[in-house]
Amino acid sequence: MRVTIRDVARAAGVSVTTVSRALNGAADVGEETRQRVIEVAKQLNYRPSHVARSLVLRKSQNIGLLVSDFRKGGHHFLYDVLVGVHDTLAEYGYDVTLVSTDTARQQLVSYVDFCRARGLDGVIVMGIRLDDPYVEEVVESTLPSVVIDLPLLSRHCGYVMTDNVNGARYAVRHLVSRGCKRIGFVNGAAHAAVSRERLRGFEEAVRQYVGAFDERLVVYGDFTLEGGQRALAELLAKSPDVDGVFFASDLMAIGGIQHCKAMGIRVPDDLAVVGFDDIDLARFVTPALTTVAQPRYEMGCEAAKMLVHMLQKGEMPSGTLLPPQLVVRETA
Amino acid sequence: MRVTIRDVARAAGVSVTTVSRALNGAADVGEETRQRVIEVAKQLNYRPSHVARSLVLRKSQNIGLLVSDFRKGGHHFLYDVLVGVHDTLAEYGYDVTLVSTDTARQQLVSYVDFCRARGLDGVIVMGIRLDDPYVEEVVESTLPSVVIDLPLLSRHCGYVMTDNVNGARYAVRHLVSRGCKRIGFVNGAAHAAVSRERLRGFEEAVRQYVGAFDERLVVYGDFTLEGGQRALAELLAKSPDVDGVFFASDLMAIGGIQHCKAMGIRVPDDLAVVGFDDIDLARFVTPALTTVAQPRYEMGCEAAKMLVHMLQKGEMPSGTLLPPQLVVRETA
DNA sequence: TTGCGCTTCCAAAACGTTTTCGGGTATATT
DNA sequence: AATATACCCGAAAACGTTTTGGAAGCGCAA
Repeated sequence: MRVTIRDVARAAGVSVTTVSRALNGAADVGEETRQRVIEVAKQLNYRPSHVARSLVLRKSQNIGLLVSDFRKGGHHFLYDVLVGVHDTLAEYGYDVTLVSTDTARQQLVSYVDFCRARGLDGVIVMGIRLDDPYVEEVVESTLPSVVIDLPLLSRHCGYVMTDNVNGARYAVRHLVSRGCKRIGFVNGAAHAAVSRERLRGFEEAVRQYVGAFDERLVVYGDFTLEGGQRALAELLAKSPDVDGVFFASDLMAIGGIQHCKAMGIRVPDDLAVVGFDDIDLARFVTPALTTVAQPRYEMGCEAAKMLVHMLQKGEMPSGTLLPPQLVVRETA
Repeated sequence: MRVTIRDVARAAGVSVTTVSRALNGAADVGEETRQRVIEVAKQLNYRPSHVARSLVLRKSQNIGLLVSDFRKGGHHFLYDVLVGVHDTLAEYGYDVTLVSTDTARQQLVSYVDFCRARGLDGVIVMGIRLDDPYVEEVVESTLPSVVIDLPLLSRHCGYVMTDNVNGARYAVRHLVSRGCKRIGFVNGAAHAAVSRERLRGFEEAVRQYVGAFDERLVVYGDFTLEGGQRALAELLAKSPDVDGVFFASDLMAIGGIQHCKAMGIRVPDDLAVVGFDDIDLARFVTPALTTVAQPRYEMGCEAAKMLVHMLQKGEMPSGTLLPPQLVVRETA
């Protein structure tokens, strides 16, 4: 059936030890025998079994991509990060297997056990929320991990996220430069770490660029389209004089714009809008959405790179912030 | 370190054989010892090593998700399918590991070898094109596989795709029912299997519902936004009297609509438009796009199910067509 | 001759499971 | 009393690798 190292050894007239050494570039094997072994291996189309190798080496060159909530929205985000993770992990010679918290939860098993059973060398966590019970596990376990979009740092757990506070600052600064005097903020969900940071950036920027910070100008929209509509309505009811709004997500921003259309408010003339994320939609919606873009693909790459460094060089995990970028279109 | 089956055996005062049997529900182990073993295993938080098990069982309960071109567009499509695959595979107790043709190609290794080296039990292929050299491998290899969106059928290879010809028929029928008399078709790429099928459906439906089929009414737009713009311009140049257009993708349809806006053509009054795919964008664009939706998630599920049936019950692979669905919005 | 250091190779153990085959008891059958 | 029949259980082999601890050969110095 399968051609094993034993077959190669027999065909080359050496021991399995020598075959292993020859193929793995070990020192103590004669040059001519090495060549012969390599030749024979190619001849037989020999592929070492990753499984067997994993068993003896006690590492699988396989890392898990733990996704907390596969189904729910966030398509773009998760996908791009996933691709980034895959690409750079592949570069380093690692495979990636999908793990969803749902299946782990369903089997009533801690996610660490789930990963250990599969011999995963490490795990990249994304889409997890601050109030998820798995968070504790992530930071406490000795399984090397890096979390995306949640600032968790411990002995074996690093994180990478966009620089949300600066992203929010860019948004506000841009609104101000466009002449906005009274700027509102439609935030996402209070429990989300990114929301807190964006709020901080918003507040700092407002203090810096316009002066007083009026906390009645921040409302919450739950990251959804409808939430954006509702939240903007609420904001305008409280403060009819706002002339610019920063939304913590593009989806909410689009909802807000829909609300504006319904109410006869002109964007950006009556109300300037800037979103967050730069989802595909942003360029297609009319008017095209000005937004601050997250480097989704790069986040995946960075997370993968950090994990590999932890694994291979024993580096300590760290927290990395990736710079967002303001994309100016038509709404502000 | 790791708690193995031996530890459990020792703690329970039985042999490893018995532990294995007890935990795997084999028949010949006394009920009391079984309970004792289970108790001890839970006590020690024992998790069988999937790696060791894979080695001896010669199957990994792990299937590969081969993505031909991760980066390029198709975000929504690939992501939804991926989630569907993952969900149902998880249900059946299989893990899924990501495989991109790029990495295989880069290592100058056939994708089958790539999968075999990793001990994958089967593979689900998506995003592959008809002219990809891997196609031959897929149909000829004995590695169980199912392909998405490409009608490849062989002893070990099945496929699942949407019923593109009926999808196209729905589109045409709807345009006709809206009163269109002269209907154009902006197809994708000539080499894509789906394009051929949609063309067939279009032609059949035109013959059935309007009468003569004029092949000058079909142009190609390469599935891109710009391609859609160009193609529609070309179509209108050749036949200014078309009053309805079916686009083989939403992206092209949106491009076409942009072209209409630029030319002062009213949609749907002057020109009715229906797209294909139902990407997220479709509902947000103005006017909202009428389109025929592909059951992306279900395609993933179906593919996974077929593969599992092949693996577990030795079923022969088959070709399944999933019904698309017309989503009527504002453009037609 | 002996001893020593190189180089090149190998036998065997180990990784953590499953499974085959057979051994031992107790109970039922002749 | 002998034998068959269940029923439990265990020793050992197997899966395909890597690695440890020598061993054999050889040249060279003492």
